[in-house]
Amino acid sequence: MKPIDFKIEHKLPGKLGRAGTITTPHGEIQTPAFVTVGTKATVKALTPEQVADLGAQVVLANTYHLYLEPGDEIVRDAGGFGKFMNWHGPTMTDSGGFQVFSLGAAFGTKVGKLAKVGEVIVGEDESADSRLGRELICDEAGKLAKIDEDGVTFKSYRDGSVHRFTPERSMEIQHNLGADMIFAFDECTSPAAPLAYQREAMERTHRWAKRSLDAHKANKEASSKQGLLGVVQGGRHRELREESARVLGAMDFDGYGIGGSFDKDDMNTAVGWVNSILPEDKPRHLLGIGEPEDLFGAVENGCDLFDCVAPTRTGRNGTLHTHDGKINLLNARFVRDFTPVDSECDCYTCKNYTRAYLAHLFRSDEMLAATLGSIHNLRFLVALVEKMREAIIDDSFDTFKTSFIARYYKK
RNA sequence: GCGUAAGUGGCGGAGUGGUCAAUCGCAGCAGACUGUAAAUUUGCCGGCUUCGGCCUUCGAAGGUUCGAAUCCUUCCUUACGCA
Repeated sequence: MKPIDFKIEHKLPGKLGRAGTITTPHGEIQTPAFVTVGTKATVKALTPEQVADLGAQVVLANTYHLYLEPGDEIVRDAGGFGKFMNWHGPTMTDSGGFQVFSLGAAFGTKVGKLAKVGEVIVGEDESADSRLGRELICDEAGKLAKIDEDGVTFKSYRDGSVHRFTPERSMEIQHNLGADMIFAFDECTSPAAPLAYQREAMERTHRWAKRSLDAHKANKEASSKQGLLGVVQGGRHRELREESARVLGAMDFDGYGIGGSFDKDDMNTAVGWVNSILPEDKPRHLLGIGEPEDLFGAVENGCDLFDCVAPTRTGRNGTLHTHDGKINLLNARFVRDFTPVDSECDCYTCKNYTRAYLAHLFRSDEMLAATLGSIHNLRFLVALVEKMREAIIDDSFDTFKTSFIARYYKK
């Protein structure tokens, strides 16, 4: 019996998109679905009840963060991170692969995982080989991660202590964390890295994927109740993306993650390349994407799950989604605006509070601002993806997409 | 009335002869945020600007000096102390 079952219920005619159901040991996920990020076994500013009430079906936590605090063995002894945090639905953990990027190549820079077309590409002038063995402490940029063939050495962002992740270690930790779906340990590359480095990193990620899979299967108990998703890489390059999908698609994963960096304007295309190759009968999770237009493109191109820190992060910082685009509640124009954030939104925040009240909470740094902002943004995206699912089922996806995009992004 | 201390940009508060349109914090204005080093962070924040600068400022008025927010004089105001 596989830990994860996926059934497709309806397909988007002539496209890769589909609506389906993932069955996990902790319940079903109607897909496509937006996954809520709860990095440290908490969706920041929200109780699990609030998360459930806004319609979220899954919570994704992070291996690296929970390993550092409180420690994965404590989480294991607590009964897994879902039980630990009092979330009873399906759960996922990321592998720590993103931290290879955020604490490594992207450390101290403004480089994100998405690059705009035409953006100047700054070279990674060194291959990983030449970096092998270099003292971590000597990194001139003060980065907190160092990659070698076997794994990654991290410095804790909390206290600077040194820690080491390998694919096997990531599996061991994720087994302790106990999520229903876990990810293979991968390297998320910078969009600024050149082709040669993207290839090198991708091939290493494939080797790590195999090692992750072997380590997972070797633990019979864990692999009977936790599904493992392999992570496709390849950066912005078609030949790499397709190769990665072929190589990983041939391995016996329970599902797939699509990770790494993209051209902002070509992401949907790139996702299409990958999903045309990946096995159709397994769920696909697009890692770290949460802009409305990106979600439409990804759903249309065959992705089933998405997670993103943006709704909770920007929600805490005052930027909220509306059907007419994002608004920043810290702007002076909302100080006396006694209307809801979005009159068409059915979330707790919109049903009970005004923009002026939220503006007041944000300006005065009240904790409730983060809570109400997060509830709204999460509900907005969860509901948006729910509507995409409904639109796939009743064959109105294109109409829905066109009207939503036209209104949201009109200037 | 006498004595002492102090008066700096919206507020608090540095500066105590040139490198000062004046550190810094707050408030204000705008921006960013896409597998969370994030309840974070960036820029602006006297006026004008062709962004090179230019102009007007540090309670008020005089003065010393090549040069003053910084020194001197008087005045005004505030706080504390003594009457």
